[in-house]
Amino acid sequence: MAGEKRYDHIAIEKKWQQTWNEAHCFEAKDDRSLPKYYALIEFPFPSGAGLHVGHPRPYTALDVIARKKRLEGYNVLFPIGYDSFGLPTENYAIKTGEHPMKVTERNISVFHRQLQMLGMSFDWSREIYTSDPAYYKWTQWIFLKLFEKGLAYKAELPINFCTSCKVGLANEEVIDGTCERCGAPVIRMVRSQWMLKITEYADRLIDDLDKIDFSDRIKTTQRNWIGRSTGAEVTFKIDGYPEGLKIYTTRPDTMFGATYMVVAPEHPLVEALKDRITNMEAVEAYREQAAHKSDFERSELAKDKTGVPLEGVYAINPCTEKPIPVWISDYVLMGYGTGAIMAVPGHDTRDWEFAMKFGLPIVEVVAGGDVTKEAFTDCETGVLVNSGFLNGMQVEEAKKAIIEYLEGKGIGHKKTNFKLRDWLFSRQRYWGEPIPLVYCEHCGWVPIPEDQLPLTLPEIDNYKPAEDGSSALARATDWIHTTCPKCGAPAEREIDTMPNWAGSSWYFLRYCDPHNDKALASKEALDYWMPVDWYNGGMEHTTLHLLYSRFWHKFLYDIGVVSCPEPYLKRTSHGMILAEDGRKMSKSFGNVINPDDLCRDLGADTVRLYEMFIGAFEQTIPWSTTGVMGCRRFLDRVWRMLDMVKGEGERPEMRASLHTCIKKVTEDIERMKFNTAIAGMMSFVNEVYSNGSITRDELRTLLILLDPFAPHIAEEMNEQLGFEPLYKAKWPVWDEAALVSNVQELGIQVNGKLRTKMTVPADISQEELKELVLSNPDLANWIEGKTLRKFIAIRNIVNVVVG
RNA sequence: GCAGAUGUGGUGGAACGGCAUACACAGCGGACUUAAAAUCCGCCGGCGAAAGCUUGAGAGUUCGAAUCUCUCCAUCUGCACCA
Repeated sequence: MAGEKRYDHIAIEKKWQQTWNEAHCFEAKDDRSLPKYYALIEFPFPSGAGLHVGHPRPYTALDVIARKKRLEGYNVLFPIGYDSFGLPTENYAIKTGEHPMKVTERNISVFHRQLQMLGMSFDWSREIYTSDPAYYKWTQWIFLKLFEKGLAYKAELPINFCTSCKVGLANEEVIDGTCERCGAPVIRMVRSQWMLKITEYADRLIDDLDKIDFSDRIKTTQRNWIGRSTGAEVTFKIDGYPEGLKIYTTRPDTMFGATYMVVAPEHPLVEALKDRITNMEAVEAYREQAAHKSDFERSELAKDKTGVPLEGVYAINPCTEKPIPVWISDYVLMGYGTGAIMAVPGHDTRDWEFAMKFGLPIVEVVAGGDVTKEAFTDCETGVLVNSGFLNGMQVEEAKKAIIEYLEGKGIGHKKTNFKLRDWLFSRQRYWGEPIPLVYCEHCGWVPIPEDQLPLTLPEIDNYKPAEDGSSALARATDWIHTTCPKCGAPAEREIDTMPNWAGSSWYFLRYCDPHNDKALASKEALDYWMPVDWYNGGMEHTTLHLLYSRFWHKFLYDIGVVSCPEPYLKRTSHGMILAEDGRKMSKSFGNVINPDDLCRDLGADTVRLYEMFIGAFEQTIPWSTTGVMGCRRFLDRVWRMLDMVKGEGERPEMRASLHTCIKKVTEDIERMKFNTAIAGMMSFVNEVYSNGSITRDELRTLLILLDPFAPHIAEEMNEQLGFEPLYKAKWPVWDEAALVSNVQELGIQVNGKLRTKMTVPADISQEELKELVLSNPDLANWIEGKTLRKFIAIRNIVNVVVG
C-alpha cells in the first residue's frame, strides 16, 4: 500500500500547513456555549535575526496543549502577535535611516513565515502587533484611564540614563551599574518623568498570588521583588528639630536596645540642624563623597561601613529616655522607609558591624545569643531582657506590646513597607507609543480626547535622540505644537514615549477581540475568554512583564473593563536551550542553530519532537545534533509502520500496550512531562516492531497521540490510512480494564533487600501469596531458621521481614 | 549574606515512599550488502576475587528512601546594606 512513498517531510509539511490554513481549523470559534481554553505564549519581539531554536520550545509545548485540548472538544484560543516597539528596531533605523515601521513589517513577515513553517496551530486571524496604531490606540486609552484615576503622575526624578543609548532606564534595566542592552555605564540625571503607581497595588499583587497556579519559583521571586515587610514607624525626639526623627523598623521589640541612630546622607535633618552640628565640615565632606557614588558603588563598597557622627545632635530613645547619638551613613538609603533608622547593634547584623567599627555601645535586649560575638537576630527563640515592661516576652508578643505602647503615647504606629518602587514610564525614544497628553500653561497636563486616539507618531527623517537625551520627537516641532483640548490656548505635546512594557501589559486582552474599534475588546469576548488558562514564558519576565501586566489587569478590573482580578490562572516557565558547547547561543560565538536549516534538512516535526524530548521542560539544556537525529529516526520508524498495517480493530495482545501508551501520553502532557510522553510512544512503537504488525485502528490511535507533537506526519499517515483528518478527530480515552494483566511480576525482598522475582496470578489472595513466597527455594538462604516478623505485600513488591 | 532550584551511567535524562538507570544519544557485536550508508536484531553503569557495595557526603524516619527530615559540600539562578 501507501508505504512505498518515502517520508518526504518537505512536501508533507507544506501540504498540511496549506490544508490547515484553508480549512481555518485552528481558529477560535465564536460559539460561547462551548467550554473554552486559552493557551498563551509570550509574543516575540520581531528582531532582524528571525527565530532561533530557543523560540520553538515554549511555542511547541503550548501548541501541544492547544492541539490536544481541541481534540478533547474545547474551543481553544491560541493566538500569536508581535511586541514590535522597541530599541533594537529604533537603533537599526538610526543606523540605516529606514523607517522603523518598514523594518518592523519586514521582520514580522520573517517571523510569520517561520512560525508557519514550524506548524504552530495559531489562530492567524487574530495576529496583532503593538506598533499598529489600531492596537496602540488602546494602549494609549489605558494610559489615559490611569491618568484619570491619578495613577499616572509626573515626578522630578534622578533617572538612570544610559550614556550610549541616550535613554532613561528603569531600575530593572540597569545591571550592575551598566545598561542592560548595551553594557555602557549608566549615570544619574534629573528629569521630569511619568510614573505609574504600581505601589498602590503592591499588597494585592502579593496577596492574590495565593489564588493562582504559578510555580513556587515564580511566586517567590515576585514576593521578594515586591518585598513587603511589616514593622513600625516611630518618631524620636531631637533637640532643635521639632518634627522629630521618624524611623522605620521591623523590630520595634528591640527598641530598648537602640543605642544610636543613623540617617541617610541626603536626609533633610542634616540641613535643618546644620547650626547645631559642630563638625559640619566633616559631615559635608561625607555627604559630598556619598553623592558622587552611584548606587552600584555604594552597594559594592558595602562590606566596609563608613559614617560620620552628627556631633552636637542627640535623639532621645523613647523607651529608655536616654540621649543617643545620631550618625549619617550611606548604609541607610533615602529611598526606603523614612531614610532613617534606629540602630540596634545587638540584634541587627549591619548595626552590629557599624557599632563595632565605631565603638558604639551594644546592648542585649533579646536573650539567646552572644552579642559580644555577633548580632542575635533570631525571632523564634529569643526572650526579651533589659527592656522594662517587655522583659520575659517572646519577640512576637513584644512587638505587639511595644506598638500598643507607642500608639498610646502617640509617637508610633504599625507600618508596612515595600521594596517595589513606582514604575518609571517615560522613555526618551521615538519608536514607542506617544503619551497622549499635552501641556498647557493654564490647564497643566491635559489628556487628548478619546475620540482623537490614536495619537500617531509623526513622520521624521532622523530617529536619533537629541543630544540632551530627549527623544527624536523633540525635533518634530509641527507635531509638538498644538492647542489645549480644554481651553484652546497654544500647548505642547509630551515628547516622551511609553516603555516597551506598555504594549505587552494587555495584549492577551486584545486577542479576545482583536478587530474591535469601539473598545480594547468587547465585554462579552473578555468575559468568555478571560482569564488565560495557561501562560508560558521566560523566567526573566517574572519581575517585569508579569508584574506589570498583573498590575494593569487589576486596574482594568477596578474600572470594570475585565471581570477577573487576575489575568493568568497558570504560569509556567521553560528552560533555555544552550548551544552544543554548553554556552549561550550567540552570533559572536558562532554557535547559533537556525530553525530554517533544521526544518529543511529534517523537518519541522523532527524539530518539534526533539525540543519536547530534549529534557524536562523547565530545565536549561544544551542542544544535541545527534539527539535530533534520534528523533528523526523515530519518525522514520513510525512512517515505516504504514508497511506493517494488517487488519482492523484492537487486537487483544496489543491492547495493554496501546492503552498504557494512551494513558501515559494523556497524563504526561497535562503534567508538562513532554519527554516521557514521547518515550511512552517510542516504547509502544518498539513493541509493534517486535510484534511485526499493527492494525489500521491501532495505528490511527497512535497517530492521534502523536499529532500534537508531530502534526504533519501524523496527518499524512492518517490520510493514507483513509481516515478523516486528525484535526477533526477525538482524543482517545484509555480503558483502565485493559491495563490489568492476569499475571503479575513481583519483586521479592527480604528485610528490604531485593532477593528474587516471582510471577503470580493477579488475583492471588494474601494467604496464598504468603505461602508461595515463603516456600520459594530462592529465599531459603535468607529466611531459613529465622522468625517471620512481618509480611508486607504492596503493589508489585513483597517484603519478608525476618529476625 | 538572603532566597529559590539542581546534584542519578560515557551523554540528555526515567523512576505515585516499593524491582534504580525507562526512553534516547554515543559505543560494541550480528544480519542484509561486492562494499558503504540506511535498516533490522542483539549487547551495553561503576567498584569488587566473591558475598556484595553503589543515586554529591553524612546522619535520621520507615518493613522499605534517588524520593521524606536534618547537617554539610558543589553547581546554577534571582535579590543584594530594604532597617
